[in-house]
Amino acid sequence: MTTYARIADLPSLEASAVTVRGWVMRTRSSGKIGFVVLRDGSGYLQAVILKNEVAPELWECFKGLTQETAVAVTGAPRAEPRSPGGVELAVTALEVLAPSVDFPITPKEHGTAFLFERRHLWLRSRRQVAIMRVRHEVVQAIRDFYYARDFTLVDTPLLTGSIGESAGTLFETEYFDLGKAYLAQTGQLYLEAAAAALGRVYCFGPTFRAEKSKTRRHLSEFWMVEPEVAWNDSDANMRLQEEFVAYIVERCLERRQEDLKELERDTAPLERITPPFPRLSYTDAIDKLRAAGVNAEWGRDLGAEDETVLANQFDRPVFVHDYPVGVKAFYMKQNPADPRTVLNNDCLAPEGYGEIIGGSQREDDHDLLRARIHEQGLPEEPYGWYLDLRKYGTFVHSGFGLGVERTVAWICGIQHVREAIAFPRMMYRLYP
RNA sequence: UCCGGGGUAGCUCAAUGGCAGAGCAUUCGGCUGUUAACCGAAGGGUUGUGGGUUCGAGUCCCACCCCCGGAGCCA
Repeated sequence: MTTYARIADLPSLEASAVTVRGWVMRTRSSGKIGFVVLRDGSGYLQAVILKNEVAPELWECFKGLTQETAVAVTGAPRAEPRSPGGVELAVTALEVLAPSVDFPITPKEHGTAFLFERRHLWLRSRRQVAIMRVRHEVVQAIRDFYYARDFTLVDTPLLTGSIGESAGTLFETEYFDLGKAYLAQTGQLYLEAAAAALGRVYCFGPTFRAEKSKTRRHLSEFWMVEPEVAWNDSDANMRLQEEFVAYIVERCLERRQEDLKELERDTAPLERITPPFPRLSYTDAIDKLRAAGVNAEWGRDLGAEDETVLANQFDRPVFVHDYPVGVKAFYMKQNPADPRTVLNNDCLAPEGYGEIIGGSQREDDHDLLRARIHEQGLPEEPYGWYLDLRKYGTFVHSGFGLGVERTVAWICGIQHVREAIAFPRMMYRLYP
């Protein structure tokens, strides 16, 4: 009877002969000894074939193996320090389950365009597998964090009417007889409604921005987790953020060491990610930038380079809060202590990764909010239900959005968010 | 959208306006502990597309297409 095993389970198996099914990564041979490196999704395994100890057909079969051939190898697992992974299989039987001819992604270097055109195959590489595992951990950490704190997950719509952050960057589609629908840029406005029902809520899903962005930090479709909390002010909002970010990083350090090692991520900077995070008002940030020789003007939004200059002054994420009214969204609450500013914050990751969170206390005064909608030239009608929330027991509340791909890219130490999602959607890439 | 860089073998890249090249991959041969194995040999080209200058264009000029990096915007 055949005992099938996953590679990850081999070290704890007592069996004298097991069969592993997987794909050939590469083969090496030294005349009378052959090596096959296999992957099966659970791990990597070196199998050894000795020409003089197996049937000639088996040796011929080994010589015919090509990259990504699906195989079943049978043999005795044993500890072997010379083998990558520490375990080795001495092969007694080898079966080709499905051939693979001219696999395009070779062990040598490729350009990013070539690789992204073959993203469906590139995913099989060790590095991409490690990134996907870290992403998986980040996602699970997010869910566990909010579950443990009694937040309720509320799924917000992806198809929306004309509502969101700014009108110029929406993906548009026909919606029956009701005219245009738009792909959601955020679930926040809906979550504010849910917060009045459940207190602590969050949504987690894909969001869409039709911005013609071509940078390492932008995707057309990205995943965002957005908590919204009744009775939290801006200060409590930032405390939640620092706990949250520190938890995600800690979980990855705790459970994904192997993957971070595969990615050659120096984990020392991640070990330092513990609350509290430093806080800097926008006004102080402008002063700091000027002190650093940057030409910064109060009232203008911070650029990517400004953020990097600021973030580089700290060894953990930094909050920049209370931006000028003019550069921020209509729903952010005006700062009672300084009406020129709003009670918002960005969270900038260190090591040049920049903004991973944008959050704010929400404007809870009906008339002020309505005035802001008009100020920004937005039509009032689609926001009618949103204004309603300020008519029926309006309440102090705050929330934020964390970009999953940016967070994963930072934790993995990779240069571009497009590798932080299995099938990235970018301005110039819709396939595969 | 703007600024910059690029497009030559399956891949990554060379080539002063003058014979189209290398490494890897592939195929064949050799090798009993390989770690992106190594050694030897062979096959492999409409130089992104269309025009132009020139005795001669991968190289210079014009247009277009595509890719990469950055900016703005944002998570």
